[in-house]
Amino acid sequence: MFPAVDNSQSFPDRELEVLRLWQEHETYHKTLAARAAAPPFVFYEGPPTANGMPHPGHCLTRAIKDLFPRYKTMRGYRCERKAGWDTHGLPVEVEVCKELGIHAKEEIEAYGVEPFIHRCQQSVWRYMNEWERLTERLGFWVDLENAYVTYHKSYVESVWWSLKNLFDRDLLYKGHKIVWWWAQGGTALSSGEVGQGYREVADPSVYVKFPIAGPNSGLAEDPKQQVSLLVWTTTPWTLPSNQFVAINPSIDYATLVDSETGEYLVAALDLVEQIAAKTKRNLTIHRKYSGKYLFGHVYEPPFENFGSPYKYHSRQTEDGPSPESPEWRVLEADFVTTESGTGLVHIAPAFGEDDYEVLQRWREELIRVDPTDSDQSHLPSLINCVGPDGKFTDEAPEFVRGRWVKECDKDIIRDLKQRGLLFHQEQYLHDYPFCWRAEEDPLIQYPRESWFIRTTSFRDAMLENNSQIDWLPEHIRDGRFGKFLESNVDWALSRERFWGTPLPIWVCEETGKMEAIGCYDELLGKPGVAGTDAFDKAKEKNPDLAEDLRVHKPYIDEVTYDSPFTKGSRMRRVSEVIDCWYDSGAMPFAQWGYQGEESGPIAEQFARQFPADFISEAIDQTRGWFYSQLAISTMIWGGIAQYPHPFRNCIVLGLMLGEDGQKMSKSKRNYREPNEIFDKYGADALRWYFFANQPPWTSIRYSEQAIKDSVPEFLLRLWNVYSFFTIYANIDGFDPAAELSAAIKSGAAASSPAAEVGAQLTPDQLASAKTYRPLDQRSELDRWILSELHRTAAAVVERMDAYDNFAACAAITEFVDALSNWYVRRSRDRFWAKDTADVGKRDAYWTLYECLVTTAKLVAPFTPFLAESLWQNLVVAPFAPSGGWGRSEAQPPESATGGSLRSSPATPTVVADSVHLCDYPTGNAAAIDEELSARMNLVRHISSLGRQARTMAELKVRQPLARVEVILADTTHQAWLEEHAAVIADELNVKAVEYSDQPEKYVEHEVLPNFKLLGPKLGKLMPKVKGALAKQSGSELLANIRDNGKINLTIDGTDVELTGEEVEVRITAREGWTAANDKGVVVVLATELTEELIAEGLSRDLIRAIQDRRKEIGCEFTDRIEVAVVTESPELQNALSLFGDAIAGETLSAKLGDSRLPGVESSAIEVSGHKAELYVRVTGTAETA
RNA sequence: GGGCGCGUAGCUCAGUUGGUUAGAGCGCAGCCCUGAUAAGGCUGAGGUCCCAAGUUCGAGUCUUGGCGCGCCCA
Repeated sequence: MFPAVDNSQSFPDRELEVLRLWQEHETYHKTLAARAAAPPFVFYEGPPTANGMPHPGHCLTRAIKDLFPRYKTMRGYRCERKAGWDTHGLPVEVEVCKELGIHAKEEIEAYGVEPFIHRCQQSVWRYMNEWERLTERLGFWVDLENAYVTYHKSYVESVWWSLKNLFDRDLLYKGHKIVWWWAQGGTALSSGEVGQGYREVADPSVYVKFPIAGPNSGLAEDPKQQVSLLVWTTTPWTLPSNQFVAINPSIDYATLVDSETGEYLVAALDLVEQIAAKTKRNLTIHRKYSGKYLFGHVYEPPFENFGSPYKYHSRQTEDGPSPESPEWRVLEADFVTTESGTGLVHIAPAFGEDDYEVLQRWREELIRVDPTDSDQSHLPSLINCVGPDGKFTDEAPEFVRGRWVKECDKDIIRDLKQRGLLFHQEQYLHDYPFCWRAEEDPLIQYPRESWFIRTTSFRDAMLENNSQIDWLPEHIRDGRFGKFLESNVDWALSRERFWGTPLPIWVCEETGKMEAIGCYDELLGKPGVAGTDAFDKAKEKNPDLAEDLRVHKPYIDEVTYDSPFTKGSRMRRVSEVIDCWYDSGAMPFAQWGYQGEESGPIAEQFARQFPADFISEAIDQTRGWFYSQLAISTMIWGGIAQYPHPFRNCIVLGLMLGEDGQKMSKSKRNYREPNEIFDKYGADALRWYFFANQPPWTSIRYSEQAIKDSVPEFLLRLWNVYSFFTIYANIDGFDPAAELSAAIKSGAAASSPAAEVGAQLTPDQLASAKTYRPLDQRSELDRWILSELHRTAAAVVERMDAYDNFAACAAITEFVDALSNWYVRRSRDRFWAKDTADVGKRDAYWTLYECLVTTAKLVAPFTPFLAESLWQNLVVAPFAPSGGWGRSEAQPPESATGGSLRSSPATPTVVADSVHLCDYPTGNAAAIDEELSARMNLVRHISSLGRQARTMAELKVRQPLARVEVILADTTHQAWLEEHAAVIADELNVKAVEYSDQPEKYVEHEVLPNFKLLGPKLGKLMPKVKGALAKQSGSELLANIRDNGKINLTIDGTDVELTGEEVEVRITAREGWTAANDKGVVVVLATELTEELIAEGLSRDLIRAIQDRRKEIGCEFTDRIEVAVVTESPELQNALSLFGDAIAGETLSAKLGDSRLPGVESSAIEVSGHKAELYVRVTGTAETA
């Protein structure tokens, strides 16, 4: 017996029961144990930050992360799933600052780094419970107990090990980074903070003349003519730090003559008119040349006459900078455009990232040209005469020293004007960032010392590695991610913050020489180590202090040791922490605490789980986790491990938007809390919505309606089939367990691996049942649905192996639709047959049982809860040794009938405890019959057309008709269809289905060329061939093909011969017939009605009315009744007398009379306009054999 | 400003190497069926496949240029 189905129970309720069951039985661990010896499928969890509430977008990520590991586990892989948490970084600090009501770095220092760090460590877990609950409720199976945590000591040390590796290979260096700098507050701002503070302001914009130093090299006819570069800038205060002028080599430039002053100026050709108009000057073009020609020219810097504090000024000659000077040259830069300005851009590398890159590239170029020049002092270094406080230093021109830069713009302009260097000045409106905490303070771009990883030297290696990764969608590889790698710049690793992995570099106080430390023990082993007690003391005071903080600020900063470089000097740690993206990118090895061991358990663990087969995150991780992982892995294992690593397949999810198409935001309330969704619709509904509604990489708009819809569209539909099965299987006593248990037990002993999880009711195992008949003995309908089942399984496996969950879901949906709307419907008669031993009936049960059991496995990775409910009820409960039901005495009766999930601890059963322990069905090719599939589709199509014709004729299906005629354009399957007329006849409620031998009577034929075949052959003749075919009679053309196998045409004097294959025949119903046509099929209805047909129709109406009444009075399915129909309608009386037996049979009526039943309440009915009084009463219950 | 992606029915989205009648679900309207019944089915209306040009015998699909939206970066 199967547990009765309680359809009043909601899906979310059932899910909670399943969760309990999984917990009690430790099902997740069992699935891992069952695959202990299996080949690995490696999954990496990209660590989320539990520093905020999870929202539906996180559900999507976590659902996809669950789907494939579940699937691969069922496919026979061992998929360990170590959870992880990202715990470091600015977001955590910001949360804590909010709590403390402070902002600036000094305020944190004033508060105390130590208590601040403690708060950070505690704050990380603020929403931990929510995250864990969400993870569990969604059915995301992941090992939360053994999660890796980025602040843990072992994790930090693993990161240190990798950094030491990079440092020792000279891949970690100190350089400058241009940051948005809040000078008044003395801190850099993150891009997010900068983005918040943009305002439109008017700044001065100046056109300045930079005279070419020395001869003009052909920029003017007279080589002695003074020529000036016309340079544009909107930040005059950066001019004292001018280092270069940038031009674009692919733009054309010109030397202009100012007819008023006779000055020779250089500007971009396209901008000449604009400049002339703006400055109201008459500029004539003297010479034109490409930008390439300007490259390398040396000019006089705008402030050279203030004397130079810079060392390379020693190279200056009396005529200006020497031609060898690397400074004050015209260099190339792609970012120079002709959209505004002059096409020549003032470059002050200290105050702009683009500018800084110009300097970097120029240095590289100089090294490339003369690699033997090892004395790098000849290379230009950064010119900067502004201090971190935003004031000019003593290196600046005297009249601005000590003043806030933004206030000096006017004086600088005045000075230029006085010296005749100012060409033009105006106001310029643009967006400029201000500090979000101090609105009056403009930010400036400013160089800070920073640690970099030399990722650029791995650019080609990273690209090679990337090219081997299977990205979904594909365009990520060469698109967003590939492009990002191509424009790679060195990774700015350090952060001047507090809560992060400390940069493990110790510096000699005297010499400045450095070394990297790989782990804490290494520190302890250093000579003269001191300061390790700082943590111990803190721990004494606060015994709860986590040991992990030992490797964090401020404790680690206290640890010093004797310098190996100079006697008497100490090694002291640099103050920085590192970018938390490095933490997460180190996860492939740091999750195990791996530190380069070559053997031992950790090394083995790491080796087994590297690289990952599968990862998935949203597209915003392109520059985040996807990059940090790839970069670190490429740098550390580059050529050693085979590409790709550290991940092979990556699904890049689209972003999830709120209901209004905007980014999800709490304040807009454009989404629901995940818990609300779980309570209302359930996790399966949400999961199915994610998996089945769109490919995962399209950005999806959160739609509550769509989530809600996945219940009736999929979950409920499948559930109803199961419910149908259970109702009748129990009525008829269909008991697979009774037949199978013994056979399975003996079979299980034979094959040991299967014995561990128990039987899975594979088709082979089902076949051992006595009443299970082989496929070839079953009806076509049974063979058809089983063929569909196996076809679906094969398709799902094929798609899922390609990480295409969307297509896999489409296949499953189609199957469930076929099962519910065709198989069950067409099989009802068999399920209702009186004789319970009937082979057709048995076949139907076995077929449907197999379909349901297999479908439970198929949907298990997608909707794990529903799948489990089905498995428990269809397999575990009936096979339970207690004699079925799986009830334990202690259990309350409600859960025995309703819940029906066994929650008694496992007494060993012969079957698998959980559907998730099963092997995934892959489809049996022998069971697949493509031809049958095509034919059944045709039958369904014909039925659909028949119903359409009925609708048009307003003849409802209950009214039997004498006949339909079917005309097929393609007669391949006609013979088969003729043999199976009964199905169509029944479906359409007609007495006969005929295949017309006179199609011309009903339809017109149209012959069209087969474009795909003929296109390449005929080319330009195609439209004419189409025209020629259209002109001729379709039936004649068809006759030609029938008789000669071909059609001959003459087009423009060319003979064209078309074979039957090369044309396509379409048919349309002629007017005047009640017919429906589509895709090569026409169904014509015989609409004339006889008296007998009408009476039969009425009898069907009566059956319907009686069934309704049965339900109204609460009959059990098996109750026998007594019925009386009292009517004055002769038509109804006639129907009763002609079809009384049929009516009684269908309605389980023991008696069918025509006079009122005393003491029974009657109901007035009206069928097809005929009135009657209906009496129904229960007389007994049929035995259920 | 640059890079990447997207634009197909009222909504959410499919659409294979280019092939001539562009699909699904929901919603709407009308109907049917019902011993799975708080389900199910059928039919209909609804399309400038963002716009324009090009390639081609043929373009939703390929190319170029616009427009709009999103993301990332400046």
